Amino acid sequence: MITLSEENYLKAILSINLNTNSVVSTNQIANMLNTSAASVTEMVKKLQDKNLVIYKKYKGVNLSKKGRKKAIEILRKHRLWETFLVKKLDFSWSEVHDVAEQLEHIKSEKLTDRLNHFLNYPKFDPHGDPIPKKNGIMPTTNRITLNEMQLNSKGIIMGVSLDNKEFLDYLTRLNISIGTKVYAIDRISFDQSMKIKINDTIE
Amino acid sequence: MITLSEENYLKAILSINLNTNSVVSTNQIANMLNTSAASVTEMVKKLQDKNLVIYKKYKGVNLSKKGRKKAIEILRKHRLWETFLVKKLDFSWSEVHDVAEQLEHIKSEKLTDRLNHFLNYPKFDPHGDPIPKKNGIMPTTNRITLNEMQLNSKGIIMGVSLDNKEFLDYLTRLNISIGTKVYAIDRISFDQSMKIKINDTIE
DNA sequence: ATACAATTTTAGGCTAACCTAAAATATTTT
DNA sequence: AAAATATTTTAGGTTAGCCTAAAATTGTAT
Repeated sequence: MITLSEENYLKAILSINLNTNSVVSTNQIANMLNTSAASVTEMVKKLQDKNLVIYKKYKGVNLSKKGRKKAIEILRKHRLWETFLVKKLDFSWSEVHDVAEQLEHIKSEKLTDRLNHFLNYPKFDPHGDPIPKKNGIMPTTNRITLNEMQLNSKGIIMGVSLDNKEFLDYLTRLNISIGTKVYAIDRISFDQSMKIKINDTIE
Repeated sequence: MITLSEENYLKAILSINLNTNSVVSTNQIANMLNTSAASVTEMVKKLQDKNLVIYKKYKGVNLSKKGRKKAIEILRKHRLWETFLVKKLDFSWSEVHDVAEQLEHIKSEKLTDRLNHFLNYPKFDPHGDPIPKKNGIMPTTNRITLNEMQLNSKGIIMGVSLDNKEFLDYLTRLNISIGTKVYAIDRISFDQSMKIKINDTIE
């Protein structure tokens, strides 16, 4: 049996690993979970004993095949539930995170499968993030970040990488959401931020 | 903040209290939760400190107003989720209990309200049990138990009081479900069980 | 009313998951 | 490459929720 706490560690490790593409440090995990590095060391040993991670003292952590499968399963559930909340219960995209954080831990394969069917096998969640398939494979797109856009080129918002209520509310106020068309006007050299036009203001 | 364990205690106390209409003993709680009487004593003290129960040593436990509100809230969520699982995700009535037992602990008033709306404000769950309203009041019907039926009278199954997979599967095999018409033929004196006719076999 | 049985509480212990402070190791700077 | 700094681990402690065994209380039967 895998505990709620263990699931949260696996999720954190996966998330950091996807962002950095490298071995995960105890400090990074501690930061993400708002806990102490000492607690992380302790837990990581326990996960090692359960063959969920590979861990070398002072060197960092990686998910094992089994651990990665488990972590992706949780991510899948999180994103399916977010989709449910937005599509079926009319939550806004900025409200769903905390609730999905709870729902992702419900243990029932049948529930996940039925939910997936009920939602019509969605490929992306309300933030534009890919929903892993049952076999663990993620749908892909050739997305680039706003920063990577060429000046004077057009694009469409496919997702937002920061799942933070304040930021999402800010985007909503700016009328920016999934599907919004953007036109790259300028790159501000001082902080690399972008000046853009959106939607109808694009001719 | 109220923990998962505390929620389960409150639920158990409410459930026993509804069945017996009297003060609840530590042993009864221990039986229902498959734990020891000693653990119950300990927890009940903690609940007392949080003003969720009223407890007299050696005399038993009662829910406080606050505790009862909390317990009914959990029951409400449990029954709403069971309804969701059966009505929207096509679970059978015998499968939903364990999953609903997890879902009932999700903390989000908005979620509960939206779910209730999504399900069209159901009054009864798939087992025929009343779903408490937001204010804690239960819809009522003038239901009687099969045992209370007069011989040679007709009735309709409105609910099943035992939420146990084996028993529900057994009923399903007998073609008995919510809405089934029954006709009381005989009362077996030795164990007070009833002989009945169902549905189309009733002229 | 006393003795026996059943229930409930107390006492003392365990584990999971956290913590802080100190020690060990790794990394960076000079 | 030695010193200074940063990171990670170890050591020792806490709390929630569980346990068993023994003691206290209540209930029952003669």
